[in-house]
Amino acid sequence: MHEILSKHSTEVAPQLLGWILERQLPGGIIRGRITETEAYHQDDPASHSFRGQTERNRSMFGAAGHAYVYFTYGMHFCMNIVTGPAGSGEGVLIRALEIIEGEELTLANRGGKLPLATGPGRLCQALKIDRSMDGHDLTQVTLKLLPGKLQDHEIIRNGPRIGIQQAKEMPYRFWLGK
DNA sequence: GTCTAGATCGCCT
DNA sequence: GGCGATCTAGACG
Repeated sequence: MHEILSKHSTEVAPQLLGWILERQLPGGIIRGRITETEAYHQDDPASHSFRGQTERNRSMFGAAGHAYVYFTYGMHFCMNIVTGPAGSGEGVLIRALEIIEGEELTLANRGGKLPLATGPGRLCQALKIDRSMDGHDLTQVTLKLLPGKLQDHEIIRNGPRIGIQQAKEMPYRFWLGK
């Protein structure tokens, strides 16, 4: 486990920008660079963990460095990286990846549609991530999180989160800008 | 380019 | 029974 992940989600979310998600599938490997994240925590009305632990959000309360994958809108999956001390109910939603390896496979997973992996639902379709990956340990080869760096010209921007109805004003979304 | 509605279902009130 | 940490196609101009 990467030490940084045991810190609070609002601190981890910006630091995950530039890190790599590596997905191993029967058809090959996909690697993507994280370019957009959002932080959620238990005292946050917009967070699934706000009302405490349930069967659905159980992995958010597990150890940091694991995945929390949920199903929403009847058709989409979204992936978080669990952060903070175990039991804290925190996570960082991965909203966008820049695919740096395995573009063809990614495009096939997406049914030939662009964009490849911007937006949390598209990202999960692109990497074939569904509820079977909920609770997955992100040091395991099938889906692995690797440290990365920002390019010289890149800076971290932040602003309000997307698509939520509660705590709209909190600036917990982070993305790479120039 | 912007806007709107429809898809589709598990979870929570 | 209502609605969501979404995406897409189609309408408009």
